[in-house]
Amino acid sequence: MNTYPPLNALRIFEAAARLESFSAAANELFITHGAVSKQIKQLEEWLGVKLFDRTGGRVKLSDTGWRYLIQVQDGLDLIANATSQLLQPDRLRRLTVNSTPTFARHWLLPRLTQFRDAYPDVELHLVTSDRDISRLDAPFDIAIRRGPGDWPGHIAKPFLEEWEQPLCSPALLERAPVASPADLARHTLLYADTRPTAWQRWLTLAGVPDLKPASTLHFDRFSLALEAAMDGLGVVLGPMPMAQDEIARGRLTTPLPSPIVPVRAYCWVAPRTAVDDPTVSAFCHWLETCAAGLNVPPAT
Amino acid sequence: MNTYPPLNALRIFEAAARLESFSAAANELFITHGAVSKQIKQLEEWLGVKLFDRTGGRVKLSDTGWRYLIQVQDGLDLIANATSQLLQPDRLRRLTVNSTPTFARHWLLPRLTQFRDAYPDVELHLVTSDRDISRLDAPFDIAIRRGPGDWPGHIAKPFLEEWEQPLCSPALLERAPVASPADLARHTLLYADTRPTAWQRWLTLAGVPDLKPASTLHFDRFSLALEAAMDGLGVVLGPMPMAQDEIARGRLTTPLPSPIVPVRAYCWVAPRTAVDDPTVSAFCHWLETCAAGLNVPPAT
DNA sequence: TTCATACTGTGATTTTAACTCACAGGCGCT
DNA sequence: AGCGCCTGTGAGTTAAAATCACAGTATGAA
Repeated sequence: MNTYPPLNALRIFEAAARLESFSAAANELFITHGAVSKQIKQLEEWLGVKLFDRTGGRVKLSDTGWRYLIQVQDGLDLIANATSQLLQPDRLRRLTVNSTPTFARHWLLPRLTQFRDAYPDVELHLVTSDRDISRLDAPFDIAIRRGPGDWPGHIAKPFLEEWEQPLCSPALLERAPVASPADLARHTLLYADTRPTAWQRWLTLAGVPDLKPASTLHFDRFSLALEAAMDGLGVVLGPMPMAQDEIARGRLTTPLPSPIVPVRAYCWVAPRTAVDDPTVSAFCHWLETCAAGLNVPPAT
Repeated sequence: MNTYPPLNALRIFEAAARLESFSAAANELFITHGAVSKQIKQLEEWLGVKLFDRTGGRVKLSDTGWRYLIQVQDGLDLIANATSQLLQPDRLRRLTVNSTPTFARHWLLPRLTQFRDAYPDVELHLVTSDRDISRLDAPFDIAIRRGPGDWPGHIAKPFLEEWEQPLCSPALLERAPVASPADLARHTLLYADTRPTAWQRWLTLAGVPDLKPASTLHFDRFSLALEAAMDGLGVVLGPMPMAQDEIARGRLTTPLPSPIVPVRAYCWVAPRTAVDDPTVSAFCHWLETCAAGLNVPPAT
């Protein structure tokens, strides 16, 4: 048997905390701000903690409030999703996900069994494309792109941080060890047209902006550059944690632990009209949950 | 923004559904049975479905009600746990888990980073032992054993199905291929004292009850038998999905896809007095979630 | 500095939801 | 048939939720 807080107050807390505004929450919930204020106060007294820091008639989520929000939000989402599915039992649960090829190949595919297992009734269609979202021919329920981006009419949220690090096959490293950035001069650097400035940025941060590699190879798609690295063709500036699985499999290794170059986070992007779809929000929630279980970037 | 059902009614529904009794729920919640009856009716009308089948003054959870319960129960548990942790912030979150060695080595350890990441404040102590729970010297918060078992004073729940399949190293298979169960006669079979009848059972089901292996090797601990298989010493009857990770790493392979012999499921076992501890229930919930993400046994 | 705007806080009051109580009906068992 | 146990329900009571109107505070622009 569980102990629940006042559930109505909790519902209102979630909205106020998410929006960090009592009046915005009141608007969303179609009640007065006074009601919001009272419910938050009631919850705080019931719990015995301050959920918000208050300054001059403004509220800001406290540390305690933030931690509590993160947890109860998941619980409330489960309840909302279960309820939505019950209210719309006949809705065809087909999902079209449009992802960049690299992300699809190296992060999404190896994890899709998890989603399928959790939602066996969802018919998933995975489409890959590097095109800008506004120029996609076919409709999609969710797109996965690196952000930030200009996506009018859409809701977007980052869910996976990405950073770049040199990657190569262990066999290549054995033939020509890399102990410092300057050693890359002996190697072939693998470039992708989709990330034209990646190497220059990394070399600059590594302190060797004028480094001349032994040779370069260029690919139109980044996923090809990554495959080339695994085949021992050279050193690629790899996206982490995307390539983490290949490292675990021993197909890639990281010769230089630093510098770690943060790049754009992956975002899910959904049309505004679709965000209330329980299947869409289930997939987005799954993306976030999956990504949250990954290792954080090593400290720089 | 989410749509929530009447949350108070939902709270009462969970209790009534779990207990499949309105009066028992009323007793648990310290309200009258009439209040329970009205709240359930309100919720059913709000949702537009029958959550219970009613016969002669008795209730039985309907299919719809059961499916709804499963989902909202998780949501409510998350809320209750988040609230409990907030109400007991100073509780030392130390957890002692007593696991069988094989399970700890091959399933739990590779996954513990997930638990640590999700609950960085929990100080986990992992103890391994094959002893019966009643004969353990040291106390534990959670024990992991194969069930079913006789564990008075404890709450137990299966969370991971186990099945057995022959496993050996790829190199061994190359030297002496195994195309049918009878080919095992050319191999060393690896036995563990802790599973004395495993091989006989499998061979019987495979249709070769009288098969005589080239030789046998016996180990007092099963984990040693598994290591021996990885070292190419022979064929072990391996626990799946426990050995899945080693297969993925290429250290083991499955020469014969069938028969699949289901054996006892792994259960978490907790003292009755500990089941309300949020850390204990968090760990049990994590075990179940982790196990649910694994592949199901192949069809026989 | 003043003023306007936007925000949260709160007491008194109103509205709504939750609950009680007492009676009713149904089923299973003796 | 009688009894015990269960759920159902209308009328009434109690508690919670919400409104309303006023109050206080911070910020930005003139």
